Amino acid sequence: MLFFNTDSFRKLPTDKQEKILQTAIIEFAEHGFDGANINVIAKKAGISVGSMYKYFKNKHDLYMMTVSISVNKLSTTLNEIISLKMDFLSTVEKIVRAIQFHSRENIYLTKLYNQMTTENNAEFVQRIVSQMEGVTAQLYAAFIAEAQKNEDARPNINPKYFAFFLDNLFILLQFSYTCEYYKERLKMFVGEDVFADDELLVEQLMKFVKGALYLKD
Amino acid sequence: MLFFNTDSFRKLPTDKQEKILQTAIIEFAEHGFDGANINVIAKKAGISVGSMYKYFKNKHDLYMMTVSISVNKLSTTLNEIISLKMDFLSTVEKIVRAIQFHSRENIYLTKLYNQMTTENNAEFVQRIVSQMEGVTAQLYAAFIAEAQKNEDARPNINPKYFAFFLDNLFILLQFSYTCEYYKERLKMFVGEDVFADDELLVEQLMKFVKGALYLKD
DNA sequence: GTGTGGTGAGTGAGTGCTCACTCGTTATCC
DNA sequence: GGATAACGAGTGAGCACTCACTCACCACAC
Repeated sequence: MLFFNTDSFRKLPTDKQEKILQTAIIEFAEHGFDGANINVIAKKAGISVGSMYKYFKNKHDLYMMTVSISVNKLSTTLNEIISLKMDFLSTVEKIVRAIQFHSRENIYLTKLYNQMTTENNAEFVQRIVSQMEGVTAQLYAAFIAEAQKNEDARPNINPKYFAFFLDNLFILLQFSYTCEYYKERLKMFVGEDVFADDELLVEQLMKFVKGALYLKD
Repeated sequence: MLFFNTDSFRKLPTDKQEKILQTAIIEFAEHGFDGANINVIAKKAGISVGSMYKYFKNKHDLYMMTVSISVNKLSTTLNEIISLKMDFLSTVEKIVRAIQFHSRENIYLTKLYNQMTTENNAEFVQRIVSQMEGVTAQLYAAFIAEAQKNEDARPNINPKYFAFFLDNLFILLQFSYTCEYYKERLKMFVGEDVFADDELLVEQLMKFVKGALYLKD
């Protein structure tokens, strides 16, 4: 974990820390960096503005902290699944289901993640990308290369590119379950009922992915 | 086209209109709605703040106008390709190439589009979604259903879902060529060279899509 | 052609509000 | 009682938006 906060924040009881961070995550997720209001966050978290600035150097540091938390949560969930070392298809299916579950449980983490993708600060972006995708990128590609060896995947495909396309599907699926715009878009594509039938989506996405990799049914 | 501007704006010479809009698009794309500064936009566009407020009711109306322009440009490009009525695979390939070209030509339109997806205003979002995806969603699905009839696509897939997955690939590809975060992520997945070898990406993505639909090579 | 008056697009200094951040004061703990 | 933590009114910079004013332009009278 990177340190954007101060000693005094780390000395706080955990529940107070979490209250502050959770409040900040919601505010930043809903309004973006510029739109969020520190005074409001402090009030909602039940602390004074003064304390806020004892705990964090400035608004941007608080923001970085929340983004880091959010990205950490997302990538941890993913890495847990991957470390189960199941076969590739089972892993993919597990990830899709995790996205469906996680999106409902942690709306704001995902919204914040989407907010963050609009950031133009190069250095910041780079740090977050490697935290988020550093592991998965390699793992997906390795998985696909492995499948090629076992002749479960077409030999003439580039694992790195296929890993990228696969992750694209995951990311947009996640947004489609959480962010207003993408939710509307999903409804427009397949109808209002999507959100009531998780199984159908899993089934269809699995077919799509299986086909893409040329795996036998 | 929806009207967010005033009569006096529409009476302006076209080049002046375009100067103002282009400047606004860049500012909003770079800084988001809250981060953008109307006074700066006016100065860069070479008009007074007073005039700005003669042309647009307020900041939000100017924003809506720019987003509308951007979405219009994107969807027009797409619809032009689709209306060529080529076979499905050729259409997909043409779209992928158009994304590669368009992303470089119109960085700010795409960045603005990404900004817009973080919007929480339900009514606004709905209007934009239908402007953007209203046509394509149906068309992709129809294309796939057609392919099923010709036995070029697997019979047991749901065209609507597959259309959705396909468009997901397109959207993220677009962002991956323009927005800082997604650009970094693409580099992380396949390496720095991607941006120098458009053909390789086209080739790999086509294989991915072909496989997904179960089309013969 | 010259003078007069009316028009409205364009201007930018000014206004008032919002909000990131500070600091003198007060509470709490040992 | 001294040290440390928490407080929140206060500050000032920034910015969305206004409004009193300018002036180029045209119409009409003589």
